[in-house]
Amino acid sequence: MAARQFREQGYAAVSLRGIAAAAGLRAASLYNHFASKEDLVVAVLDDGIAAVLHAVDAAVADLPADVPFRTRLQAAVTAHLRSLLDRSDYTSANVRIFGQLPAAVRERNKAVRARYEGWWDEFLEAAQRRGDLRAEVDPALARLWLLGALNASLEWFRPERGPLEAVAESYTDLLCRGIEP
Amino acid sequence: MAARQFREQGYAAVSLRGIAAAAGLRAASLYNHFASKEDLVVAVLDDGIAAVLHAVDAAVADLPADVPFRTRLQAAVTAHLRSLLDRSDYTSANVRIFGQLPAAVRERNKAVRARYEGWWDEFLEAAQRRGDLRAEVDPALARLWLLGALNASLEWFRPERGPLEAVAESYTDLLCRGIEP
DNA sequence: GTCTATATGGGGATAGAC
DNA sequence: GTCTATCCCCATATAGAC
Repeated sequence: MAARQFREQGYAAVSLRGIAAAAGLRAASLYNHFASKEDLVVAVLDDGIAAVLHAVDAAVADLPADVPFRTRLQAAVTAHLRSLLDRSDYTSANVRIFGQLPAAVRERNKAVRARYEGWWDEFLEAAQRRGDLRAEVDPALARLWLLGALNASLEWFRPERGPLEAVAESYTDLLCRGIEP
Repeated sequence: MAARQFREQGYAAVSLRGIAAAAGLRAASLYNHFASKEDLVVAVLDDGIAAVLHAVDAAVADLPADVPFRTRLQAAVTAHLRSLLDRSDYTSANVRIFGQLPAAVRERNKAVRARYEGWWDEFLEAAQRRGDLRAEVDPALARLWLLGALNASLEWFRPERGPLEAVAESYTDLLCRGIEP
């Protein structure tokens, strides 16, 4: 519930009183669970990355070993979007508020984020070794390109306009083939 | 100066005292220029979009009429990144804080944002009519894909690591050709 | 158009009863 | 482990002198 408030209002605008109220508590009671507002938000941030990492890794691991790269990529993209747009308030809160946090807080989420970025780097580097990724493409830059575009969907996606799976498919196509004929 | 504070700290965390101090004023004096904090931030948001729209439009308009699509696209991408990463605190503030603003404030920036999105939609639709964009690609989705990826660079780009023009070139290549061989 | 002073409200955090 | 009560600070905004 705290995650949802952070996502919708931003870090500074959320009060411990409001978080406590949503949990049926008083603000002072939160201090039995977290030493400070910073500790609380770090827990939310870390959970958000853990959720998306687990979802993406599981989605790809569940595929047969011999499926084409494109299928594996689309599974990963779909899982990322599902975590961000549908499943996890923690993941969406992370994407929304990270850029606005005090440097000390961002620093504490860095190691967990790096693990997720590392998952994508390994995925793309392995693809490049197998020849599924063009040799001229820098995998780390492709990862920034890809995750940037995916995370931005948080700002415009509306489930009423169509299922996220359709976005995942179109985005995978754009990512693989580009816009040119 | 207010724009820089909004970008770095977020909307709620910025105080009128801080903005006034950076301008060599007292907080009360700001009310001779803006009726409220909301009015002030709306002015910053609108200026940010105006800056990037002007920069991108000028960059493309300055090219000879017969240059290839790819050249025009790279000029637009470069101009967008320059406004976001180098030139305009207003543009970067807009990208950073928009998602966290009260709905009433976002609403007031909507018309100006729509003009910029409209510029890209027309650019991409014209390209599709000329056959420079694949027929199966939805121009509006391509615009979301593209601007999402570009704006995300605000979170990772560091000028010490290399010029933004290099990012613009690589990103244009990824956008046009994708990652697959 | 700037200032000082202040009204009014809310924030994070702590003390100590139960 | 929750509560009430409170400390202390800072926020937006206004009043009125200069």
